[in-house]
Amino acid sequence: MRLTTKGRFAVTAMLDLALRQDNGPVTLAGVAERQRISLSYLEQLFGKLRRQELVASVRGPGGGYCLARDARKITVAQIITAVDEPLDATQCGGKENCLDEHRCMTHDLWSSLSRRMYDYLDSVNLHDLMVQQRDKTTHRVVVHDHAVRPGVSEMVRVQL
Amino acid sequence: MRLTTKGRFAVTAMLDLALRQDNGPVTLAGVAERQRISLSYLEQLFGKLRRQELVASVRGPGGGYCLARDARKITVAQIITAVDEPLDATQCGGKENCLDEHRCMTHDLWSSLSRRMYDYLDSVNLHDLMVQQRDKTTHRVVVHDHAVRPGVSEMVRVQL
DNA sequence: CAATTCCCGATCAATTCAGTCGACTTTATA
DNA sequence: TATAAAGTCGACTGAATTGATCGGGAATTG
Repeated sequence: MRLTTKGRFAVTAMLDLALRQDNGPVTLAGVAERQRISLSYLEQLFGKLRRQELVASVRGPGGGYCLARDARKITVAQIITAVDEPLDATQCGGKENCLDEHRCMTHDLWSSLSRRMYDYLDSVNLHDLMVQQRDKTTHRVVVHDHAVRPGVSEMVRVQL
Repeated sequence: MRLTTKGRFAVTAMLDLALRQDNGPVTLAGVAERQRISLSYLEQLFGKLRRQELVASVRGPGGGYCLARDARKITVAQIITAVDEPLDATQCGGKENCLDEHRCMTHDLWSSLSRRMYDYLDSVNLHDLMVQQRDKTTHRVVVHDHAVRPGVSEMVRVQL
């Protein structure tokens, strides 16, 4: 699983969808406009989300996408893994990172980190995000979420 | 901060160095051979590690690199942030991800995830890895570290 | 002086990301 | 039935990043 803008887009789009599906299917065109995401790109992402059975599609006029199941049953980890192809190539265990036939010296470190990340992402579901979002827009409260280091925005990419 | 093979290479190389620096400076050529990492690539990484004052260099014959301070005072997070340039471009808060002037709907989610990752990586220092590695090579014990999902190796990339 | 080692910049192929485009299928409804 | 709305699919693109390579230095030891 990867987490990039791709994964963020997917989660954001799914949340938009979750917040609006009471009025029937939600069109990608709408999501694209509200969330400022390219429509064509969204189509690609939702193709994957549909194949992973996280959303269901309705064709034709009045159509769009709905969640395939209850928002409580869709975790962020599922969304992210759905939109990203697994990458076996860069796996720790190949000749490049791991030494000989043994796991490389830092294998356990990455495994442990990956597990923590996955567990966290899997502990948050769409319903949680919906509640959080509704509270925010209702009360206009800025949630203080102790940033890692103020002003520093960086990327993390990790081997699972 | 990013974490890719780049970061893993850096941590692996630093660990190799930490385990061998008792005999004086460790050459990059040695690290490259033992860890199967391209020498030129290592040079690039150690240039950054030196500029971040995580290692110190000694030129000339018999030269090489040493840790710039005690292994207990060097965390994995420091190593990883050292070798990766900060990326302000893809920051959540720009026009692309965040809506209008408000933080995007999933901002808190990514912040929280990033914080957890950083905290974990910052809680592990080089000395921890040295002890772990020595135990492993001594007892030849395979540490069971509950992989996320068996056989699945994937990438995670995350906004900090 | 010669060998060793770090230092630095330029360049490169492969991959991925994010987006675009064009053509197609399904379906509601006028 | 004709039209338009909407999803479906595949190919393609430019930019960025990764990991690597190469050549030429500079410092230091003996």
